[in-house]
Amino acid sequence: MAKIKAGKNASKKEVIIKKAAVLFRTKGFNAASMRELAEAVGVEAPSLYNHIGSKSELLQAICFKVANEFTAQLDETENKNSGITNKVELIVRFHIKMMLDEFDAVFVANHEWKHLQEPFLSNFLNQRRSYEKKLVALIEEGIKKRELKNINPYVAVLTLLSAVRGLEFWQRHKKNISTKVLEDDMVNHLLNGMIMLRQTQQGKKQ
Amino acid sequence: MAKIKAGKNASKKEVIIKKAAVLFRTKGFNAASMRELAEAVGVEAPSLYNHIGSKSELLQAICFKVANEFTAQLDETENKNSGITNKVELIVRFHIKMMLDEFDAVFVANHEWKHLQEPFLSNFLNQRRSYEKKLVALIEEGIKKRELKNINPYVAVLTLLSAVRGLEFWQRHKKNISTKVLEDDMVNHLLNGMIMLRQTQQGKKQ
DNA sequence: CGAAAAAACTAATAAGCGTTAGTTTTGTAA
DNA sequence: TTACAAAACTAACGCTTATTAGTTTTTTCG
Repeated sequence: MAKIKAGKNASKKEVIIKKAAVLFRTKGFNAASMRELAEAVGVEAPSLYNHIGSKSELLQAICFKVANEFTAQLDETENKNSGITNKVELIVRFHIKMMLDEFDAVFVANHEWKHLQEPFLSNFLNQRRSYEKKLVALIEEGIKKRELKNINPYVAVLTLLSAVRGLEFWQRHKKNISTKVLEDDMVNHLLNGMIMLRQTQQGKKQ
Repeated sequence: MAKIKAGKNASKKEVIIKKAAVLFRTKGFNAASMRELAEAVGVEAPSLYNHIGSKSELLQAICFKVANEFTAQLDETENKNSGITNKVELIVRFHIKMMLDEFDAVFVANHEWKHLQEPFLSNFLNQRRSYEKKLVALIEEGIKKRELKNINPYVAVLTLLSAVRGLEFWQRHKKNISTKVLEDDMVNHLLNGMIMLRQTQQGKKQ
């Protein structure tokens, strides 16, 4: 007992979850079979069950890891002592970073959550709703303080979140543009559309 | 022979496709079964095959109908005799309109296309790539003519398309805000972020 | 009405799925 | 080396899937 797992510093379970994220992203949760996953891991399908409980459990692990990271970052940002514009920028940049760094997992959380089983499905949706509400409140505060234009805060949040989510299409153009250009251009495009006046923040990378 | 189909002016096949779009959107292509679809249509599963060729064919019909509508509108707009800013606005407004009017089909085309079989999969992706290229060219022309800011045109297109696509989340807030407010706020948010100077176009609805 | 076509039905097929059972191999530690 | 646990294997189960075959009902039209 007290056995040290797998060659590197990742347990076998973590390896399986990572491979599952790639597979679920490329083929979709339902179309991805445990036999395929097993092949990617380098093992026969039933052997997976020595490390995991079920296929569903894999989806849960992926979705909630992502959800928790976003929630934690938002809470942290909310408690920062800075202007609303700056907070919104930090949040947008974090979304972009997550999209680029943990692409598979974020993609799966965005697209395959509907295949979660209860009660995980409800938990996930509640968590997401709560996230959006906090973001709307932030925009509302910005409008009240005259930092942001008098736009509908729901529409603003919808626009922001959707635009960064769209980075999933980024892979195709990856070679042509640097990550920094992408991030700055997108942040500026989105924030210029909503703030009252904007000094460029190009040089001050997070 | 020469038989007039189904009670209304929609053929039974069209009814099946419409119900399929709803089902594919809510459950995903793979998770949606022909038995469920049959129940929604009010018939036993094998009876569907008197009207359609296969489940795949349904997905094809949905995806290409949407793709063709977008392509047609873009071609029409390109040939208009007006400024780039105006053209971009027309395109954005068309995307919003499609999202609101043909929600199920657009959603399926956006999310379930990967389950198309070859050669339809390649056709679909080529068509989408071509659409994006035309849009990039339009933005580039706008930059050249000093109508638009000197942003990266790929990023701009990515941001625009992703933001309007995000309207799929709109259903949740539908009751709170009118479609007109949504459309104008989003158009202004997105265009204000990219144009050089902008007179408000609030009153001039398409 | 009577004939022909359209569209429904029941029954069944083959294939693929996630998962379990039972067994064998591998790795660790005394 | 021996003993035990972890993790691999093979085989198989029960279930669901899209689809086909064959038959019966419904609808259409001269």
